[in-house]
Amino acid sequence: MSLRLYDTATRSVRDFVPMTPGKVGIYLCGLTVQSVPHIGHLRGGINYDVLRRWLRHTNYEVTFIRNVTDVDDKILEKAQAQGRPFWAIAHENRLVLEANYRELNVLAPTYEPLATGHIPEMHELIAELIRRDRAYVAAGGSGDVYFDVTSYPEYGALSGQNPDDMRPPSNGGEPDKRDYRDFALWKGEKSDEPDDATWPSPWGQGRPGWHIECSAMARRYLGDEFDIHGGGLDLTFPHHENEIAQSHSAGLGFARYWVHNALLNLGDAKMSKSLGNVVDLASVRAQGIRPVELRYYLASPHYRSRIDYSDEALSEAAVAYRRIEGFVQRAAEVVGPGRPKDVPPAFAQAMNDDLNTSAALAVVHDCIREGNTALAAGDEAGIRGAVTAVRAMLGVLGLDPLDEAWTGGTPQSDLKPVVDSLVKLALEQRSQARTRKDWAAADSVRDQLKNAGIQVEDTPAGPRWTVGEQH
RNA sequence: GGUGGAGUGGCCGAGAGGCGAGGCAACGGCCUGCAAAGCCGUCUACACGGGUUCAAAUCCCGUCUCCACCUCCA
Repeated sequence: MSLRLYDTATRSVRDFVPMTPGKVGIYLCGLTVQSVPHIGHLRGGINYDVLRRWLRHTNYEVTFIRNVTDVDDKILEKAQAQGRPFWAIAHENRLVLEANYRELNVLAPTYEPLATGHIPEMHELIAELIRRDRAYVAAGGSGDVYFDVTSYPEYGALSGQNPDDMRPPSNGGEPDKRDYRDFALWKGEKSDEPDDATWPSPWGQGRPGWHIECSAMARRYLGDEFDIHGGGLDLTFPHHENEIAQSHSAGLGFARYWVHNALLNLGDAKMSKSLGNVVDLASVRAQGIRPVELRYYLASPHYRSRIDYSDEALSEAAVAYRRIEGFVQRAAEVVGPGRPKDVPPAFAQAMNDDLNTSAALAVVHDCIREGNTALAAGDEAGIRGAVTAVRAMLGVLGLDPLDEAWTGGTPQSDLKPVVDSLVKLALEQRSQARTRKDWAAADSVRDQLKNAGIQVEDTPAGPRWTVGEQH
């Protein structure tokens, strides 16, 4: 069985068939970098990272394009409010976004285009739409260029809406539009917006409308037609609907599959910058949750299921992850890290079924139970088999505890040999005390180590220690 | 008003006509000097009301509650 994906455009799970055998092109709507990302944004990034890793595991060559929209109304508003250049604000937020992704072991995209770097590509597309009479320059002299929605009979197909049922804007809409459903491809320069946020164009000085940058950049890097377009559920309409309208109207095949991830709610509403109900990576860390644990929390539910965020659920996920991590570490201490390669068929089946990560994790847990049994029995072949399979599965999910994304470069790793020899000294005392059944002395050693943040546990292979994790 | 989706055991969370996903918590047992970790077992749930069926959490009808989108949103 090969991959099946839910396609929003057809509202059904479809067999995934790439345009070119063995290759996949994915365009993911990244963020508008108007502020620091919250964990809802990061969830989306992780969902598509899992898709990408699974495709890679199943031997696809993946071209993964994730854009950044670095000019829009909100960014310009902030620039005005803070008296700073819009590009400084956009860049600052983009750096935080990328640092967050790196901390969460989200693979870097094949390329990450910026909207402001693709103005000529947008102009080309807009000109084509005007030439085909699918777009018009506003009559009022504003310099705005709009897409003519009435020229595209399929409008609403992606989101399943009838344009006639759409609610007209309460403020009457833009006066320059022929129809309130028309959307801007290019926005003429406005006196109350920063001068450095405009570019020359055949229709006058101005800046891009939202939507056009994705059509232009997807075409630039993936071609006129490509495999998968992804993004958050809330982008379905109008953003993706408009992308389809403008790309198809320009004669492009555009995306063949539309994948949308569900949102993350906090309280009774989706986490959102405009509502202010936001949890970000920094505040998660402040709760004592490590990035890998957050990734587990965000990756375990199905990508099309809404997550109702709670601190309790998050810390519970962290505990579950520590069980996984504990097994991998204990097993690796006995038989070495193994060479992860193949995943169990049940795992592959779950992943192929529209990326059912919950069912896939059940396979991981089953495998860990077997591995723990092997560990207790000292069955090295069994341990090796289990740890290899578990690491292969976790690798697909970006959650392998031994991945250097989680282990590499921490100061702790330099100190570890030093601490190790000190702890060994103490454990030697304890084991002598145990030999002469002086339990008080033995427990005193263990308690003192515990106070220093070191957990000691006895295993069939002798005592092992770990630096006490949170909680 | 239109459109899409959701309600699962103490909690999280898959499944989608029959064969008890999985995790966390709790309880009992095994192991252990004690612990920790682990293993085994117990807790048999599907918003509500009807219906179809030999069989419904799953299909149909109705009701309630919630979320998202139709305005910037991952």
